[in-house]
Amino acid sequence: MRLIIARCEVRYTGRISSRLPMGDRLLMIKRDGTFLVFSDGGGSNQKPENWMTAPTVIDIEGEPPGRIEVRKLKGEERLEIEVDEVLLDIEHEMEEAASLEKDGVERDLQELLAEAPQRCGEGFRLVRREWPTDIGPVDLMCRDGGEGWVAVEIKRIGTIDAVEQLGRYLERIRLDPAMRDCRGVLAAQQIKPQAAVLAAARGIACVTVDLAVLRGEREPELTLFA
Amino acid sequence: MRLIIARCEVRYTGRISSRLPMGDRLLMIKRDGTFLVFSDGGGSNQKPENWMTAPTVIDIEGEPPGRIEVRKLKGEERLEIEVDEVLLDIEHEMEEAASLEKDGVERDLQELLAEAPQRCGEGFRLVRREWPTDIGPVDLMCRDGGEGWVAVEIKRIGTIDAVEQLGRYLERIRLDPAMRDCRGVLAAQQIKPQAAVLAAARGIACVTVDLAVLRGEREPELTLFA
DNA sequence: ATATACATCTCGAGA
DNA sequence: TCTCGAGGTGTATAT
Repeated sequence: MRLIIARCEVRYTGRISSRLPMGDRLLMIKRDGTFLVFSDGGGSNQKPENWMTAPTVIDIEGEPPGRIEVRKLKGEERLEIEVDEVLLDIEHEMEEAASLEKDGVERDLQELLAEAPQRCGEGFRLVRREWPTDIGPVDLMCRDGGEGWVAVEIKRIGTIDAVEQLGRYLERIRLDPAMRDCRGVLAAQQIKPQAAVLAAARGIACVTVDLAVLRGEREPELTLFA
Repeated sequence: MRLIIARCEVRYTGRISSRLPMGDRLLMIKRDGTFLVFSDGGGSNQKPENWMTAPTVIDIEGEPPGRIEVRKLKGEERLEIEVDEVLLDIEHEMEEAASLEKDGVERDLQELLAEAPQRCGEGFRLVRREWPTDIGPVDLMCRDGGEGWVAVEIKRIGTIDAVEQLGRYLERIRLDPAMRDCRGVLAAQQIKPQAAVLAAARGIACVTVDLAVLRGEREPELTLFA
């Protein structure tokens, strides 16, 4: 990885156009050709001001660098960097390292609810995970206490988009006469108020679930109707 | 800005839990307290493996650092870094720099189309930008060549979500008896094929627009029906 | 290559 | 503070 701190100006053309005025920036060049430009403050914090993901062609003119051009290998995107002064320029060999292990993402929720579908509704039994429709898979397809079908959409956070997504699935599922009365349930760790309103209007039920409870690490609390 | 390259292990708890196994990483600490952890390759390229945005409390134990703890000032989020070996540790004073200037974002499209609503449809006249509905503003509200109303949704890229969004607006707008026949137009620089299909099914028209043409920098080409 | 959906999305505007 | 929508979203997965 090469790290350059320089007084420079950056121009990007491609999906949009942009100019980053002359100023101190950190340029990060990764082994695979990924190129990132950071400020210390200014506009964004966590995001680079400019970037180009690999695969790229990086052209560094001069020593110390006076001009840097980064082009996407395929496509019309381009970064042009005019360097006024190089304040630091180091290259450090970093070993390939193991990648990030996550826990608690939507996938984990889906696996836990597939094991305990009754958390989505009284008497629910799982028919199948990733039930296919022609516009994508429904997270869980269940039967309710009786013979009724229920499509369950699982999210970490339940938003308006999640309600719309489930709505689109239900539209398709109900085209099958046998599933004309299929119900919809949105299960999430947190349901946004506007999503709850839209869900109610669409006749979709909302259920909040808790990761720790699903894992049996904590007792389910009485549902609070706030 | 402080840059540390170290062999370390990172644990995050908060919105999810994660572990980044022991390996070489770049730690970036910004003036405002933003904290970023990068790998050189491995999993993600452009995104940090771990991060915490300001405001934070950063606790660096030992010299050279042996353990680093980053907590969000408000909230339950925490990064814990076990440092095995510090390979580089530099601090560089970077001046506050001007922020990024963008051109060609959705806002620019909206301004240009507000000036030239006829680009959205024959004879269109602008009634108002950001026409309010109870679920958010419609980009442009126009009259067509006659007395008909037209709601225009503007996007850089027209996706299925854009069609759904305009559909929701139209649903609300048409509740007003005076606007019961309001039409919908999706105007974008590029319309995804699936979005065009859904738009057709919803009775929403699609128009592709060109930034350079809107600015008069280029002649409009004959519409191609590909 | 395209489409689809998730993300510790981030970030900014507005109420 | 919260909510909503845009983003050069990035990223992974399936087709």
